[in-house]
Amino acid sequence: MAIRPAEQLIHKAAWLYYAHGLRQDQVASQLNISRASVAMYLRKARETGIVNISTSTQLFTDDVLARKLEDALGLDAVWIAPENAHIADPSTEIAVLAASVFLELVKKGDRIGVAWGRTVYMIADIMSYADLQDVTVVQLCGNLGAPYSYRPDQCTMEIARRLNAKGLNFYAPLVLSTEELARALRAEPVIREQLSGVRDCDLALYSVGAVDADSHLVKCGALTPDEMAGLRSRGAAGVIAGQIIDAEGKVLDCSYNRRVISAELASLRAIARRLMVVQEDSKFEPLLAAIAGGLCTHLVVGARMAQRLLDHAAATTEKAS
Amino acid sequence: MAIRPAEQLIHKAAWLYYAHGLRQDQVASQLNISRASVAMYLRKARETGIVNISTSTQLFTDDVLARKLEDALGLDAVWIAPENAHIADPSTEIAVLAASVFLELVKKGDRIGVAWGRTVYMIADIMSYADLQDVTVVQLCGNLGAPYSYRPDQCTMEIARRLNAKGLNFYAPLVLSTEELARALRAEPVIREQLSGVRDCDLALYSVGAVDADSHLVKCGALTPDEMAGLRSRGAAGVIAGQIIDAEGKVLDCSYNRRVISAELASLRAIARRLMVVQEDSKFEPLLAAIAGGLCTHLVVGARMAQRLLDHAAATTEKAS
DNA sequence: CACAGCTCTCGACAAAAGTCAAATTGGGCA
DNA sequence: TGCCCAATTTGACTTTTGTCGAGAGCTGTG
Repeated sequence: MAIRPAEQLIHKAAWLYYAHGLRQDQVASQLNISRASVAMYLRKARETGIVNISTSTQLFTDDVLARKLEDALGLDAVWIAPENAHIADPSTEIAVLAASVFLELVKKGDRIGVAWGRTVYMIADIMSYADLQDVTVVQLCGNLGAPYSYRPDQCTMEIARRLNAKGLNFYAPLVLSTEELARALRAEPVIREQLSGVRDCDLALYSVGAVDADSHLVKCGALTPDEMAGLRSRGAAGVIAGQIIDAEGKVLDCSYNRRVISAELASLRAIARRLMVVQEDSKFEPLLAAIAGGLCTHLVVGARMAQRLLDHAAATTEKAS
Repeated sequence: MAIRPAEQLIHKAAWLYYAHGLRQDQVASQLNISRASVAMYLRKARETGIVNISTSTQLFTDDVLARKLEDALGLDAVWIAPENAHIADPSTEIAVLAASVFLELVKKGDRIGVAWGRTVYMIADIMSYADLQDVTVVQLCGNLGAPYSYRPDQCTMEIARRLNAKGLNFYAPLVLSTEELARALRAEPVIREQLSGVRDCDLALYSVGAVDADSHLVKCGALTPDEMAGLRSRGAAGVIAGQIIDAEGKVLDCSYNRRVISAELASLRAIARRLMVVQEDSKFEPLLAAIAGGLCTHLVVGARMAQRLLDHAAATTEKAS
């Protein structure tokens, strides 16, 4: 009776406690175990997603600002994390919100495309566990060999783990040293398949990167600070899934981009729900570029960023009229 | 600060507690209210569906028996409620399970068709609250004037209330005294619209009724016990949404059926997900009829009933071969 | 066959959550 | 204006839940 008490008992305990509303001691006597064990099973049940506790993110969309932004930018939904003085860490708040929103957007059977970066990894890390069936998490771009813990494959795998889903990793470097090699690699069946599979995703999760010396692309050695500065002066406005985009959200015509192995922007746009999360206030221009490029339908940002976006949209409209 | 503390505060408290994982006293000090208030808000949040606690019903489909039944009967999914000696009330267990399954099947934006009966009402009564947006609950058949608390409109409204959804009621009697009147009423735009709207449902919830003197149709005076017995001898095998079906699951050709205002079986079959819940062991034949008629894709039953269904299916197959 | 090594289990204590009657507040109404 | 009603809030109390270290049971190994 003592071997592998696991699954079955956890399920039963969770069922009696959460669905029937029994108390822990009642569950304990039903199952002939101690109450302490019941408490432990329940914790496991929550940790593995057998029970699911989710809170509505309604509050954050109800915001008048959020509504205005949806209209102004033509987005499907916007969530705005408050940034009051007494909120410890706004960027955590944004990540927590993003995790909830993400879980709200995922459905059974979905195929989810995930990019990488500090933001995405932070969301993955905060996200509660769920027991989605038949969900596949696919990596949107090649890997970086960096020692960071938020490498593309890490992000994908961690999210897959949290959702109890299948993770589809991408076994290619993000950037190659020559364009020829990149072209050849892209043509490889394994890679080609993965890249074309991106179109079939139902949901995408990513952030946008800044074009500066702090960028991960620089930190990981994919680009030197000088190269980055050069690209910037040639119109680079942001980074999406490892690719550099201009202010209009189009792929910048440059050698770097031609050496990158990543999902094409057109494929990304083919995904019905594209959730973009931006934590840093400094990513205003990159975000504008991403929005201009139609790379997001659902947006999670902080209050300050939201206000800036709205002001910008208003100014643009005014100028146009 | 005290006007309409409601919604806003409930949301915030729920958010801090469930999403951020703060303790109640921490939430209290954040919001400058007493911990007791926080506890109260959290209860309200759970009651209104602002937070959602759901337990996976995996356990009940994992059952080998359930798998076999799915295959044998060609259903999409089967859930089997255990009926061990130490389970207080098997029919409550079935209803609790059905409520969870139902909530698992509902999606945002769905249109849900609901029939009536003791089982359906019991499910509605047990079901926890949720905050689905844009959900519409439609009544599948006309009303009975009976003093029962599980009248068709009650079932519909209660479920709508629990889901925070819109309830679409049916303002017509279930049975009329003459066929002409029923025909005329069915032709009325309001009614016709409601009936044709059934096809657009994404999910249906119903049980099946028995053809005997205990049937609600008899208890409500729609049919006399003698009439019922007569129908039975003419092949009546069950009752679906107020209509009498034969062993093959087709509408029985009889005056009663022609006097009924209800969704056509073809419309019901047009609904993608049809959840049927049967509590009573006595409803074996009616259930067989409903399954034969293709009226259910998802099934929730007790263990004994499941076994009988499987035995029956095995016997039938054997005879055929 | 004894012994680590492992996980699971339990009892007891500490912490957190639920509850209730009393007090307070705001708003409508004479 | 002042009073009353209903709803909300609170402090104090009880109940329920979480946690920790000790112990028990099983497994594989020397």
